[in-house]
Amino acid sequence: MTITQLNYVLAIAEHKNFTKAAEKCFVTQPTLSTQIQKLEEELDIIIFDRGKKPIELTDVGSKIVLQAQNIVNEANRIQDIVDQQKGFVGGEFKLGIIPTIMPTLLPMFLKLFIKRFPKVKLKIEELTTEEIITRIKDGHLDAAIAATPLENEHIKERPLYYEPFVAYVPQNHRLHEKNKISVSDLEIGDMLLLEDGHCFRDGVINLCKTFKDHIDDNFQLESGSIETLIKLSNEELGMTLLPYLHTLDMKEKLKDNLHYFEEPSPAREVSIIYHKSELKLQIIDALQQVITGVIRGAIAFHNVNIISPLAK
Amino acid sequence: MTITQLNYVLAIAEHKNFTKAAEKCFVTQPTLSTQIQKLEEELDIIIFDRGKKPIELTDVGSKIVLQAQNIVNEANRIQDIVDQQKGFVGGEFKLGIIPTIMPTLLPMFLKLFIKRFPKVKLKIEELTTEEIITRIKDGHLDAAIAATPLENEHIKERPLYYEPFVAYVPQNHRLHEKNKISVSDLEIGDMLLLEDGHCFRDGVINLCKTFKDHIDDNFQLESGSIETLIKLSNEELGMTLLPYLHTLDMKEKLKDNLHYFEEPSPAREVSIIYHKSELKLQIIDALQQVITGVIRGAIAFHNVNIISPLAK
DNA sequence: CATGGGTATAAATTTAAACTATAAAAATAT
DNA sequence: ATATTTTTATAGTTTAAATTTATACCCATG
Repeated sequence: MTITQLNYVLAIAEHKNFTKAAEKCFVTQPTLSTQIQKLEEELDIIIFDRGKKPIELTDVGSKIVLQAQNIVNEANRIQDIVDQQKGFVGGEFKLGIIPTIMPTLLPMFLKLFIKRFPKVKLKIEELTTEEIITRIKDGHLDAAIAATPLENEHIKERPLYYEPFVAYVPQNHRLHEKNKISVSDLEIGDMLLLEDGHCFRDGVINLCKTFKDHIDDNFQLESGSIETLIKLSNEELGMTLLPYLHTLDMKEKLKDNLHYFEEPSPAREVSIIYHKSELKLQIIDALQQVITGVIRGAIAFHNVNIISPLAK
Repeated sequence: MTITQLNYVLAIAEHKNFTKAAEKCFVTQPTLSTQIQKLEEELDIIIFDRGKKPIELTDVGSKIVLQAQNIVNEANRIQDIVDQQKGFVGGEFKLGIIPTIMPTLLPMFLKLFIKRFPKVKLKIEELTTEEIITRIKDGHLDAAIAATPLENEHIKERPLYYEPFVAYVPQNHRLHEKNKISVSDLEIGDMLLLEDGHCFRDGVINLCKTFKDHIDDNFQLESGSIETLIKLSNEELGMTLLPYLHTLDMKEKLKDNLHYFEEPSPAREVSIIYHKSELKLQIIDALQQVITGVIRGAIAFHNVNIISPLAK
């Protein structure tokens, strides 16, 4: 049994196809066929059921795959140890970011990060929280930036900052004239909320429903984009809550509709999250360091009330 | 990097000597030399400082060794998974047993175990608790039977039985005429205790001192053997406590000196302990099953008060 | 029953691991 | 100091393993 063979097993388990897996491994398909056969023979078990299309894992096969992932993860940490020893922060790093954080946060830190850690090849992808969780678990993402806590046993979290929510209250809304508003002013009935599932924690108010529910299914919003939210709000479909960083570069005219909360302001916890195996921790450290650095200047709020994303 | 290379690293780290490590790995010494060189070159670090005699690990080397152990452990679990799948319980299994449990427990279960699981090649060694902990941690023992709880983060415990202590009170001792005695009758001053570090838990009585302290260093006892303890007790050096199983095959004459405790009787927890990585769990299951089976007939006590070994 | 989308096998090639023999270096003994 | 022993490194060879190319085979589907 070799680490290479285990990598082949993982690739085939993932793609359910020897040919595609072979490509991903940069070898030819017969190599996989023979190596898997050798491993199966050595262990005297069958890992893949080639009878089914697409290929399926046998019962033992599934257990082997899980364990193979552990072994490969542990093996990859050898390189981490070496990198750490050399003070080397580099290599490919796949980072996921949720849509409502991406456009505001990325421009703030990306340039500085590249300058400070030029050897890291960042591959950034916009993904939903759910996709992020899947991909961190299966090792396709090295880390991600998302609203937390997720309370997922496979995933570790390190808070980066607390981003207050700012109420966006359009003309003619019952709260428009009020200067500072408080959480108790909110009413579920006239709130437009982001699709990506935030809810107030600890049952202060349970706003876990998406705004879809409030408009009788006349239409559906897929994007969960803040821009759309503002526009819908302007159409007098209700008020909404905007993450603070999104309010910084709004048009002056729209800014008139912003109402800050009385402190403690509701806020979301934004964290860098990563697999509990802690691979590439140096790069995670580097990202955390750069992001907390740039954010310190941008978010001055202190007294906030954290809102947690919907766990699932 | 191959699993084989990592095994070589571990062997050299253990023996601090290429030649000896090569023997243990069943290869020649040049194989180790070249493979280690290859690995060091691949990682571009030095693992072993060959300058020192005996060979020493470099700083990174030590970290690599720790991680190599993890990888190798995880890799070994593949075979466990396969064995479990096949319902196969076999292979070499190294079991440690502490001296005060060995002579009474081993004869009770060994024959039955060999009959029930003939494919397991048991290698049993009598070791102190301290040696056991070291060897479970470094993987030289698969499991051990010892008094628990140990509260060691690397080691898991599964209680097998609770073995009551029986007071052995020689002629002329102040308690000799008393029929049933209670814990409160005990006095630290006239107690002979086993060397292997038992102490009453939760400060009911703190008997953590060995009997050495009570006889003014006129002599030292190395063996910690029960036989010796009884003989010393007969020499009127004090009473002592014997594990229940040891009292079963005593000479009738000596049995007259036994005094059972009022319930709840003090007792020691005897567990099968193993590394938290849970390698060879099927065999551990098998041992547990056989031992609890034979013990059920032998120990009828229920109401006991557990005494815990000295946590170093 | 031909075609496409796969996996398996055969044979040759390349690469890597292991061995034998021996050199080189360091420690120990004479 | 010099020989002897112990230990690691290197060279050259052999053996074994991984990979490749080419092709056979399988089976679902048009």
